[in-house]
Amino acid sequence: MYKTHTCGELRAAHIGQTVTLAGWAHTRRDHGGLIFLDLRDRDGLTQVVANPASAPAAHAAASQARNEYVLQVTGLVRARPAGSENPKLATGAVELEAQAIEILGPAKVLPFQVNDEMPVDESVRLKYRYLDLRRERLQRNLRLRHNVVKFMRDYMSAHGFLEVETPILFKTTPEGARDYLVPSRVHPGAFYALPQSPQQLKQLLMVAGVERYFQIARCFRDEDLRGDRQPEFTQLDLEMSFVHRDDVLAIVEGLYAEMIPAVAPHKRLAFAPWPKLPYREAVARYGSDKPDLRFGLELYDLSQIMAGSEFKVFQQALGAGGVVKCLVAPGCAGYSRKDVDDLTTFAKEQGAKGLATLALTAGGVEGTAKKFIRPAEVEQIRALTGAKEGDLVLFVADAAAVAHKTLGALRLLFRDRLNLADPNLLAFAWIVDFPMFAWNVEEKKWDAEHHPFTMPKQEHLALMDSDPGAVLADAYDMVGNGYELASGSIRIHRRDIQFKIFERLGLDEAEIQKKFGHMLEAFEYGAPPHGGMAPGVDRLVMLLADEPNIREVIPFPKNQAALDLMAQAPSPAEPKQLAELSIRVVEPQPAAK
RNA sequence: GGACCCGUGGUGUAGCUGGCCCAACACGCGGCCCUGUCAAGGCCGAGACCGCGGGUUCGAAUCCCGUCGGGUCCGCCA
Repeated sequence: MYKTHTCGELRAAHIGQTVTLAGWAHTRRDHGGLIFLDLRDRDGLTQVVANPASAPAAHAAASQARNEYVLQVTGLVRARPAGSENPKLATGAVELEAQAIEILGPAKVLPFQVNDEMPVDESVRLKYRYLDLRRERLQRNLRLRHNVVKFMRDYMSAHGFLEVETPILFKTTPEGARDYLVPSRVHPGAFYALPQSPQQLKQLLMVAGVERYFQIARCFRDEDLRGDRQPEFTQLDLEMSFVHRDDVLAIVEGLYAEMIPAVAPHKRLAFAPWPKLPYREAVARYGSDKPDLRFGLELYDLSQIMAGSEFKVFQQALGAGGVVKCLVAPGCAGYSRKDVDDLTTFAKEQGAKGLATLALTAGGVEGTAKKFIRPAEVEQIRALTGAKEGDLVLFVADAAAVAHKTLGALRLLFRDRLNLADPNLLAFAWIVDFPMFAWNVEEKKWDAEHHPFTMPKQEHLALMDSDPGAVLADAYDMVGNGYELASGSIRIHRRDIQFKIFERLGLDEAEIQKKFGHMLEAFEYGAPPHGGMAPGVDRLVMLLADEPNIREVIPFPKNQAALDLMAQAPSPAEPKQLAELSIRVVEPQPAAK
């Protein structure tokens, strides 16, 4: 070993010992005579003193050293002179009087400072990710992530789950996200797919009698990136046999209830037990299937009150089978024309045709809807929503889905603008009773809302043919602070039901056999009832670390264009590689102007 | 595929309603001085022609167009 102790370890008790430390020169203070070096390793900082009188060679090396040089220092641990202790350092009572300093690795001038937390352009951080990772912020996030994953492993093991690895090279799935494909050299023209999740494999592990499985599983989806989405991400994938929905939820709820205090003690859980919100209720009240429940600001349905409205915009929406809904922005009655215009622009970006407003002021009502809403209606709105003087009521009249999406987005906008959500609160909840199917307008067919292996609610099985849109599934999401943090379901374990679902999704028998024959066949050999879920690791760590995006908790993330700016991946393949894979690249045609 | 925002020395910013900017400040970097600092200090110095290309103008970092790079969001994400 190059070191006898870590840089975070030395205390008064070590005084008098000769030790060797190794690490990075965090900062250097050259007094002309004495040179102070703060030596950093993963565990902390230790002050090294080089004295030209007592150790000229060590002092000479310290003179050469610059920030981020890798050094090995041997010396005597001694108490700092009285009054010069540093209470900000864990090792601040002592210092290392250098007897020998060896430069193990010199460093060029850095593209950005490692020893401070100044913000740096993210593309520079990503290019030099190995330097960024040295900094406090990402070190802390790496450690937190380790603690989270370690806790998950321990908890799952303690609850009888077996960690099982599943293949990364597997089979493409016809539905869902775009697959990453891996060409087969041995079978020209054939491709593996990287798993979007180990869904089928974990179900087959249930058929295999594993009963309780988990895996810290990497998942791959070739879709566009967002602040909370990377093309590869990590889930705590789990599956259980002989369980009902609430058995699965209890395991996961228990995990978080125990883990949060252990790994992120500054966070408080808003609910115990967690509420279970039906999907429809979540969407109706919060305009989202992943509501942020740290604050109220609910949506209200004014369709009844406005049924006889003379406001044409409302009439049209209601006449077309839509809704009139509203949100009350507290204390925003003083918004200027421009403020309201900006909100309207925002609403239109979300898909709404427009936004009507009503400001409740001391002098009466103001706003774009003023002329069209009768005093009696205003009173009814106040009674329903609790809106009071000084508030701004925002109306969206549209198809229900559009109204919910728009008001849901406005709700989050006001959350941020008015600081309505406590950052140290974790409002975890379950969203349950998702629809089984969603109508695909473009392709004029039913898609699986969750995935095709989800068990419809027993009492809805009969509706599969007559009214697919009404079929609810035994599917559930875990949400927290506006993020979807986990998703799962009770699965189909009967061949007949599974086959029927595939048919309902528009697959013919030949396709079903080709794509899912292995699943159907497995269910014919004694498949236990089973279900599971998959909590996302990245988003959770992001929340616990108070980070604004997922890249901060992934050591080597890709940027928005799915590029690795450090390694410059992806990159073109060599002709020889392509030839081996029987692949020819067709350059994309430049788009015609 | 679309909308919006950003792009000034190594880093972070200022300047950006055009001329006082051959660009300022802080950190970093180099040299000298300094034996108790820990955001060490003092003095001196180097470093950007303002992402790139074109245009408007007597004159552009500052206005316009295009392009490249980065970000946020919509679509997409069973």
